[in-house]
Amino acid sequence: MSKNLVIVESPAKAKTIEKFLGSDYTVKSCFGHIRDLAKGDDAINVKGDFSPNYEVSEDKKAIVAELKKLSKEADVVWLASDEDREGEAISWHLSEVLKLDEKKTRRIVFHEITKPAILKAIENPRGIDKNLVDAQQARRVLDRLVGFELSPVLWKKVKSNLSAGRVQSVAVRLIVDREREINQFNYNSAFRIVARFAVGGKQMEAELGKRFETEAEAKAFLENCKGADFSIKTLEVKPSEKSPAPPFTTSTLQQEASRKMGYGVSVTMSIAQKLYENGFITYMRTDSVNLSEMAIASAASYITSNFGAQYSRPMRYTTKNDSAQEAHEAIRPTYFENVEIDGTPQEKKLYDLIYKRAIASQMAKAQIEKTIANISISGIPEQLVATGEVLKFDGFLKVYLESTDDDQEDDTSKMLPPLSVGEKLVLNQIQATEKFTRPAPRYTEASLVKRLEELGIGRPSTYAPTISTIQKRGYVLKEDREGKERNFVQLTLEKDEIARVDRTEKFASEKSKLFPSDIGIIVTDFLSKHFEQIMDFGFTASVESEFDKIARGQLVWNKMIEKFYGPFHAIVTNTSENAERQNAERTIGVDPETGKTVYVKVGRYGPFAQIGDNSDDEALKPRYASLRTGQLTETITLEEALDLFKLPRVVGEFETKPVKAAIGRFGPYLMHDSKFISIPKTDDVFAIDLPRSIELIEAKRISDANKLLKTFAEDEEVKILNGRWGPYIGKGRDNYRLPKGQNVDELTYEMVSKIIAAEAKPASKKTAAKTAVPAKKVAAKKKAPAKKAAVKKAKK
DNA sequence: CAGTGAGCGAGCTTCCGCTTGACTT
Repeated sequence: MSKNLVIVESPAKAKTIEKFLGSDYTVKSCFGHIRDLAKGDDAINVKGDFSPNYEVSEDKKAIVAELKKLSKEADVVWLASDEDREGEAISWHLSEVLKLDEKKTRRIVFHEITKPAILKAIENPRGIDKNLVDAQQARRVLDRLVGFELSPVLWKKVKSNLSAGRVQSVAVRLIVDREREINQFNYNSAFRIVARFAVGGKQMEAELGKRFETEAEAKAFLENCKGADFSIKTLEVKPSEKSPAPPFTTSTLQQEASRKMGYGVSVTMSIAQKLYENGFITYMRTDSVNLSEMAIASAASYITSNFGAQYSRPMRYTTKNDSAQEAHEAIRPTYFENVEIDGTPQEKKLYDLIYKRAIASQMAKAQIEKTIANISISGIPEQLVATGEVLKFDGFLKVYLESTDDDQEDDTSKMLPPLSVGEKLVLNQIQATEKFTRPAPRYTEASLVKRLEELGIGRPSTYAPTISTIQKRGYVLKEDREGKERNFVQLTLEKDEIARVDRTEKFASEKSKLFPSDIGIIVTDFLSKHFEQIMDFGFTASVESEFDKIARGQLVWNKMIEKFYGPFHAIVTNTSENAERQNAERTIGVDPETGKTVYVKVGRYGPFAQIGDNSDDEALKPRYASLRTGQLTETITLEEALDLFKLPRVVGEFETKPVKAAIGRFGPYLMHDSKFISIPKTDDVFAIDLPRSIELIEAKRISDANKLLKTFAEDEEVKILNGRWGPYIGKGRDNYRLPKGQNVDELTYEMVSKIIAAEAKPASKKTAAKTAVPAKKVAAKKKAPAKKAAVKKAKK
């Protein structure tokens, strides 16, 4: 038995470190926090000193037992959790739960998993920093108090099953605020002037420094240009440079993977997790841009030998973010020699991104030469400007270019043809094009993470889960939107003639953007009205500075909590007793057919429109229709609301059965013979006719027939179906997996029933044994495995 | 993949951060 037990947080880390330390060391992982506040409402003594009641989490009991045993046998126990607030607390909980003897316990920290760093850490042990632990306890207790006192107020005043918290409620608010900003945005337009000249057989573009607000002004300008002379007034050559971006943190990785590959933040994180577990990259949950000296040296030698010494620029980046705790390195490849890795296509792509970003961060700046030509117009004071760019030295651009969120107008400056001052230019045309202003863009998952990070809200380990939570609760939806069309005017001066054209363009189309739901808006408005402090974007920053004081020993943690909780709890009580229920009811107009009032409101089953007032008289009962996803009670128009009542619509009759068109949870569909057929986006559910409907019904029959691979005479319910992941067994509404490599033709009914019987039983037994805690959860999990998945999909 | 929405009441829900699995129609 080895004399030393080292405990780290992550098992992949444990494996690596074990290699660095000899056989005298056993390295084990505790898998993060081993205990947490008790589940219920009495985990914190709010009537007294706020002392917390901790419990070892159910899924950590086994690992705690193992660590207990190993620590008893060891001579020295090394607590090597991360060097940040949470890491310090993990060490403290370990020492408490494992009842470690102080004399044989050492606390060590390192910021990078390299041999020198580990050995140095072992030589410099310290004790547990109780002040830092207390700062974590304050953080933990505050979050529990906020979450578990606010949420019940929402259950009472808005709807059950809702949630609120220091992080998620502000995240939703950002989405709601942005949506309102966009809805209230005033689109202004102005005319942009672009001239095109012929210079030595090539075309050169130049733009006027100002825009004209009205068409009349733009036209007047073009009139003045008729017959004018254009000549180069000045030529300016300016050298400039571009620096590489620092290596990835969790947040910047999520942003780039979103922009370049379109991944959602949780997809990015799970791919990164795989890369980390396989030893290809360093830890992926980090807020640090720091690279180890070893990594910097190895990048330099790789760059020098592969690109040349002029491309190498060893660089130490420092984190600007105040809230960063920097327990880890930046995300980088473990070995710069691994230009490519084995793995799934997604893993390869993400690795490539991480690799290039890290190596580029250690490469020289790009040198660019900018040329600016000012062009004078005879008889007019304004000047046109043509700009060109020449890359003199590519530097880091050889491997990597960071992308940006705002895909503004393409000012793709290119090279200019050779020009000289005084040179007269031949005009091809001048165009005045109406351009519209744009509102701030809607958030993507990743740009929301970026904003949260800027506000110091949330941590690398929680960004992705937070984004999932606000979607799971239905506060926020990730959606695409069709763009709308609008007209714009274009005036062209060519051969001294001005032509005017009306053109159309698409705008405001969105892909995978975050939109608030009605319930998200209602909850945000309710919380903002009653809990201004929690909803303030600076709240986290202000409590963080208190936590820092606790960590420095300048403030006692439960005094801080007491000071917060007193006033906070008073507002909770007052709101719970006196506040009105929050709803979004709105009168939007009068139904022209009946003259009755049209309302929108949010009910038990979500937002709906209503024609007419409530009445006891059966004949006068109002009509109801649910709003479609994407429609908000706040913005829906009378016309859109009235459209909702046009469905379901009887399209006609086919094979003696009616064909109906309607909109369901998954979009527009046809219903025929109690079967659902999706209506593709190219068809209009309000206008689709019978021949087209029959076409869709018959296409669906063919695809259903292809889906069915095999049936059994013994049981009509049991079928072999062809799904997204290959063949599977369907029985009624349940689905079962086939063994890998199973030949479908050889399947017999006996084999299939065996699989069904085998899959159903152990699955439920296993989950039942594992989650012995809340009885209800077990019940929910007992369902057949496939059913769970079906529910999951439906909730999306 | 519904054309629901009155009102009552029991019993449930809920936080943020640190880690991976287990699982996937």
